[in-house]
Amino acid sequence: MAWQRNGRPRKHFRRPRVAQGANEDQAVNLIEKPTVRDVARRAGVAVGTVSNVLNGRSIVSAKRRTKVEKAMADLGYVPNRVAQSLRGESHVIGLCTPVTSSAYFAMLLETFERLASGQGYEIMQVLSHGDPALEFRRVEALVGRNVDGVILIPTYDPQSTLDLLVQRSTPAVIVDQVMRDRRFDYVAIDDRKAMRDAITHVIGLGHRSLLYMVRDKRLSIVQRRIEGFKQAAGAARPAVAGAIIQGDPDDDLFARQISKAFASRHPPTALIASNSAIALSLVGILQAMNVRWPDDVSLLAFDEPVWAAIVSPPLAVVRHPIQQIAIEAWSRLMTRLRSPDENPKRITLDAHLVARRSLAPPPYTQRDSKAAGV
Amino acid sequence: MAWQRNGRPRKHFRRPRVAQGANEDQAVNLIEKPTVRDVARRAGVAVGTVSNVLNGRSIVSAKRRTKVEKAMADLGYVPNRVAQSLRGESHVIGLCTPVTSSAYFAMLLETFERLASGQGYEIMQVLSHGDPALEFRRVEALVGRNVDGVILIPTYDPQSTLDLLVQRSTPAVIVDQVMRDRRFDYVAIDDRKAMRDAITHVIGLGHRSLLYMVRDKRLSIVQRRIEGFKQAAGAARPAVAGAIIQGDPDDDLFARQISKAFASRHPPTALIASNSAIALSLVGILQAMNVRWPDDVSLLAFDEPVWAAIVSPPLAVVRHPIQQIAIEAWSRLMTRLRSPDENPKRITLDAHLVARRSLAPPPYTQRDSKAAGV
DNA sequence: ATCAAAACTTGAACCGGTTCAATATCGGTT
DNA sequence: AACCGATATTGAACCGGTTCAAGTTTTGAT
Repeated sequence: MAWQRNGRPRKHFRRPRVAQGANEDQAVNLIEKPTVRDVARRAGVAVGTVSNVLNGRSIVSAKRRTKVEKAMADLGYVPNRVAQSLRGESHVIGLCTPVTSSAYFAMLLETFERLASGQGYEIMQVLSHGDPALEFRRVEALVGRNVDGVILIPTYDPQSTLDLLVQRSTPAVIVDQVMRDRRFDYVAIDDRKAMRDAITHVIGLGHRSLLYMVRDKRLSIVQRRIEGFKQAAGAARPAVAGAIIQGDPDDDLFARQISKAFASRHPPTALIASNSAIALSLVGILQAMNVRWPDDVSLLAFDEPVWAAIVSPPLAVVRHPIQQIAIEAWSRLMTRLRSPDENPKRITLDAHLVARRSLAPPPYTQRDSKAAGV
Repeated sequence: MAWQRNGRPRKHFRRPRVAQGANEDQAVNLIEKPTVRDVARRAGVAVGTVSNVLNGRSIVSAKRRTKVEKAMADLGYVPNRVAQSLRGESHVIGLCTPVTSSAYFAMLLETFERLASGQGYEIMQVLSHGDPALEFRRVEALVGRNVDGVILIPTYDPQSTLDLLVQRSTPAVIVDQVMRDRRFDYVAIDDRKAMRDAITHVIGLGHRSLLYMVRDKRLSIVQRRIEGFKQAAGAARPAVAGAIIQGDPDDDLFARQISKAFASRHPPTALIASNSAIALSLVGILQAMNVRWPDDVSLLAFDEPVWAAIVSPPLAVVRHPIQQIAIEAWSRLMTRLRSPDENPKRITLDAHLVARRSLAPPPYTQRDSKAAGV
């Protein structure tokens, strides 16, 4: 029973934890998953001392510290973070997003991972696919794994998820969507303003019939953009006609809705896509319909697609400061972990219009100007 | 001491685990993080019974099962998966990729997460940024968290990472890159064949001077593509000139290398980009240089960018079956978790050329054909 | 009614790192 | 040599879900 631990009486014995292919002489060097007790035995110290070395507590004498470090190196010891987090913090942050295939969320994750990696954290990402019930279950899985905190990009109805987070007192930062719920920190774009500014710009170019395309009207981010849309449209003289269509960009229905809009009495002269996926679908549909931009219609997309600058003509976008959003959200969460009772904050960042050639005065204006010789 | 647990003598007492805002009467219903022992006490059964209910073991009588389930519901009990994994499996799978901002890796993650979510697993993703040393540290973090298995998209030199995985006997599946190391399962495209077929097609169009653009020659995936490139070029008559340039697509140097290639004695008539990021950069550079495709030069990209079909003219690509790769990798890993001693397998999938307008006969051929009246 | 087999229940020990009260060691004084 | 405070070390209890040997109840056949 050479492999049994220090004197402790044990009831259930594990099989010898020796890596495959090791002969008995090497056994001590090839324990498959050495523990603090293995290290302690090898260094001839107590487990508490090993733990103190692990955590860099200066209370340990240099001599013992060296012995312990040598033992760790000899055994190839890697601390078991699962055991560590059973007591204290897990140093895992949960991230819940609708999807990752969108460059926007992928970039968020990448920034979070970089920040986490530098600070001894790991990211556990789950996907809600935009479904509140799935969001609840996935966030439940996160809190069940003792994550120290959660970064949530919510669905259109995150109420039960938020209640769960509060009930389990898991610190959370809400990104993108801003809810009424005062119990959380928020990091988001001022979407109302971003949309208002963008639409004001579009109207300023002479457009009087706009079409805004969204995937899901129920999202608070979309609602705030619609508010901004209406504010800008309502302030314009002469009146501006604004329509909103909702649909899945991967669906044929979307193309039919667009054709229908063009066939209407007041066809839109400017199309605004609410995200990259919609913009991609839209550009494909317009190409198939042989509609050119900006000649026939102006285009603008939120959530800058990577290809915006290389389609021809290039696509004007409202650019979100993704990295900054991620950094703010992370630092908010870290602050909250340190001081859980501080009042929640709402951090608002600005998105900026990047004008490109897809945005131009509408066709009739061009005709008018030509006719007037201007 | 109403909040103290069943008889067990305890040395250190925790503060009462009652959610904020609860008064004493509600306390029993608002334990912040109820444990099996809380559930057991409330249901009037032993902890072992609660555990059996949790794990759906049919050994528990219907009466007790009901009582326990009621107690769980009343208390809002969520099992602590950290504690569960201290004993047995963690039901966490580690995923190590170079980045996520690439649509390819984002799509992999998305597919893995969907599979994981349906089978009671969570994904913990870490990024290597293509650096072997960072890869080692991040995978070390994963095994330190007791992940049941690892899916690794390796850097150019994953040797120490692979050794770590073997030493800690953590099952792993290697995706994309295929190494000599026989200790692991592999899921990858047959890149040599994919490249050979693609280049054969390009040569068949009449191209005799090709330029292949890669980010990192040291990657095994790139080396196998280069082999395929050379095989196809070597088999052609008359001889085909093939050049390879390596560079960071976000770097100016890349544009200069391309100009230089065009200024050379045998300028390339077909450009092959090894991934989406390079393709994006390339298209931007060509637009800036006012080089048109396929008129001036043919284009082909590996790793289909989302925008391939909407640039004009559309970009020909070699399409990878991303979902299938992910599904195969996942099922391989699940199989290995069940039977760790089974012989490792190598699964090879096929990529397919999607010919689009960016791929056409080279300019001089067109002139030749015209001159010959063909 | 009797009893053995089958079905169910119990709870202490366990996983591995951390904590902290108790104990041991050391340097410096008198 | 005796004593004291400071510093270092120890190890049992702990986190919470799981396990299984031992104990209890039920079932069913006699």
